Amino acid sequence: MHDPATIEAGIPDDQLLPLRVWLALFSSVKQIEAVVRTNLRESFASTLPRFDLLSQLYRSPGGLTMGEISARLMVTNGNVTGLITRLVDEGLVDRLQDEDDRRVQWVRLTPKGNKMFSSMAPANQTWVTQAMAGLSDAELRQLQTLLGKLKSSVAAAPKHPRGDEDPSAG
Amino acid sequence: MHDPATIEAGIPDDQLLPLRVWLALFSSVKQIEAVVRTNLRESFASTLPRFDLLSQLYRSPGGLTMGEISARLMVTNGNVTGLITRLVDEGLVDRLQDEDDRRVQWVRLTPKGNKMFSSMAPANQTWVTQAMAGLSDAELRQLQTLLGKLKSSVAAAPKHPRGDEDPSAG
DNA sequence: GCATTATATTTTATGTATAAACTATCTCGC
DNA sequence: GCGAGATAGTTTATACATAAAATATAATGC
Repeated sequence: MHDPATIEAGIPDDQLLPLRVWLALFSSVKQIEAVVRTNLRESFASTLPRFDLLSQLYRSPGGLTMGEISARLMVTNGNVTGLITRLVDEGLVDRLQDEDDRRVQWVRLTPKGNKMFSSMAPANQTWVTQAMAGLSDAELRQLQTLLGKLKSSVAAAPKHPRGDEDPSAG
Repeated sequence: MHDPATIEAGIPDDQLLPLRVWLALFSSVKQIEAVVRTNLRESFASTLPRFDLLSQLYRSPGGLTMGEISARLMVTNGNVTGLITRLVDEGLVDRLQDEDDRRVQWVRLTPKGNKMFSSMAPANQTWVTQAMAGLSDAELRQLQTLLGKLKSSVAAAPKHPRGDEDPSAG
């Protein structure tokens, strides 16, 4: 039961639950990501970041600014610049300047990009559904509820907590 | 309630639960990752992949082979080569050849690496615990159970499912 | 023994990601 | 108007990640 990587690091066993849940979360996501990534590559010669980006644009027919994309994908601005550049090269999206604010870039799906996402989305849904087929609807809803609470919890947590305190003391 | 990115892609609303759970999982992990990454950088001038690698080595005092590290971190061999090279440069790990099989590289923590991980582990545990402070122990255990089921489910799913079928038909 | 095959790791080319510095533009207060 | 700061995005340097090809060694079958 005791985890050698934490015993010697001085972490009592009864404090390990959040850490264990975090590791389980992390590996679940990596596992599913691997499935989706492999399938996206084999079926569409595409990638997960590209798919996520197309997905965001798909649900925003009016387009999105670079900053809004960055916020929604939870990645840096510079990352979005690179992703968009590649997608523009592939003809899946186009960019246009804002009329009023010349700092702002609007990004939209091209018809080709729209068609591309429309064919990817059902496939992606199938892969994810099959990966989660071992969970009942009730379990999925339970998971959804818990993840909702987790999201609030993380948002409420201090951004730069001191890492040298005993978490059991709080 | 209806999600425009799926309605138009022809996905009925009652089939969206797994997809929604997947998105919630994905964003939860990214959220927590961001916290941990920021803190690792600010407190230890380090990164999450380095920390995960040190953690694996810490709990294997006899060392690990490159392949075993790759399997445990769920990343490619080539990725591990690069990570280890950087950690060797920093003096946190060392490599040695297997006596019997000259293809095999054994990797172990140096005393410096051991000390480094020992100081990082409690801090990491604090950050994660604080991020999850909004969930009760009962909820964390519930989450742990569900993630265990999810892991089995993903492992049991076909690796290369056809993505062009209606998942409601299965 | 020797060719074949399998295994362990590295290399190569490319894509994705960050943080920090930088450029350009806008807004606000005066 | 104008200067100070804020905001949007890009660039730079570097790290992390993949897939595929290459290298080196080991194990197997004959």
